[in-house]
Amino acid sequence: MNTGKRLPHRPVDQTKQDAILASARAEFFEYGFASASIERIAAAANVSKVTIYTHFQTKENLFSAMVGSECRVMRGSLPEISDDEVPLRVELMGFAESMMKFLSSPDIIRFDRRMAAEVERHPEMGELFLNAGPRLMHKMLTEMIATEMDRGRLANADPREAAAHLYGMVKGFADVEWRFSNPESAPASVNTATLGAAVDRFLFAYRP
Amino acid sequence: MNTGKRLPHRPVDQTKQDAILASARAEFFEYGFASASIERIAAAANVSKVTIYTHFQTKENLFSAMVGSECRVMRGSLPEISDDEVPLRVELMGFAESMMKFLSSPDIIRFDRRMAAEVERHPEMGELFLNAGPRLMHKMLTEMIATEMDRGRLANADPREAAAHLYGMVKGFADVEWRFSNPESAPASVNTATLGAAVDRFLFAYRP
DNA sequence: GTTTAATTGAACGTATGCGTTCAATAAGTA
DNA sequence: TACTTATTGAACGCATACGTTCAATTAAAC
Repeated sequence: MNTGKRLPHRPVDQTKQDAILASARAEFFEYGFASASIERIAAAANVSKVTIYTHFQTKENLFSAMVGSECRVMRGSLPEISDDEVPLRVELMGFAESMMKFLSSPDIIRFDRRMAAEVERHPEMGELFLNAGPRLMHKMLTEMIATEMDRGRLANADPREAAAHLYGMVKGFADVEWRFSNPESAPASVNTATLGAAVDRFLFAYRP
Repeated sequence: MNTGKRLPHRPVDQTKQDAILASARAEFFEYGFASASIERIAAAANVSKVTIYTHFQTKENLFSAMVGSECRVMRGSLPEISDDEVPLRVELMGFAESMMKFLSSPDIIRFDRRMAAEVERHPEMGELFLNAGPRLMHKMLTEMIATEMDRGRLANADPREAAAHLYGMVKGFADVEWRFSNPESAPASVNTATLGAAVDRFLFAYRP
């Protein structure tokens, strides 16, 4: 498509678009939706306020464009699950470690904090986030566990439930601490021994 | 104390104080700290703005007074752990059920959402909340599990870790769904069968 | 060079809301 | 009754910021 005639025009400056979204991200994360200032965003992006409005029309639009873009990034950086032929414990430890690393990254913690607050006023954003993050992770983990159950390396059970159990045991109270602890102090790093304990207990509980 | 001379004066109207805190709660939960309006709070509490300022001086003070009061309420309504002489499964199911009921209550969900967002600007509030809620629950659960380990009804292990495992397995992904789902739709009720599965799996993993 | 659309800077009207001041009134104690 | 403090209503100065309008400028396509 798009082979039709193209009238002469000045094309959109894509770098400006990106700068706007980046500034919007910083501003919304820093102040939340209601107190974020379009004028500050424009200034930070070295862009005129009018430019923002011609592209996004409203503050809401800008916000959801930013969230959409962030969700896309998040989808791309979810922890991978290696389906190599490795010992099950190694496989699970790999997942547990990258999951905790992912969940404890300052970016994700901030995003989580903000989205939780904005959901009250923008419920559809919550759905976006759920689908791009937690639900996707749950699905991936479920598939991996179902495979292992089929392979006979885990006891037969509801794989979705088992995924939730593994996820919960690995997280423990860590996510709560991350969310409510002083953002200045780096999130408490995850102890490998603790992860190992959770994974081992899971393997024991679900051994064939 | 306080037996000293009391000069003649008009006493503070305590009902007004309570009304202010209640309105502040509603306003801060609805709009978040930055966008909450002292003038709306005053109007909702049928109180003059000046009265609020004479008592709390600043918006920050009012906010932390409100959070403190909420935390006190939360402490009082944490799920109890019955240390009756009941079968272990019954004991754990009782705790799991009341915990999930507590965590899925709209008030707690809203409080959680708001606090997470405000922590960025008010880190000390996060500590308050952690101590009044999650950490207290972790401690109670740890004590209960330590007792059961001593009694020989659970395998010997790190009770704090075991508490985190139970907590995590019971929660699964439920808390994430609660936090990011549409606040209008009631939080998905917890399935007893799901709770039972988590408790049974825990009992199996930690059987003596 | 002409055309078309992107981008800009500045200003506007409107609204919200903080924190303060002041004079007036209400409600208790002595 | 006299005294002291709580509470009120109204107004003020100041700041922020949304979303809009307009004339002017820029950068590509033709």
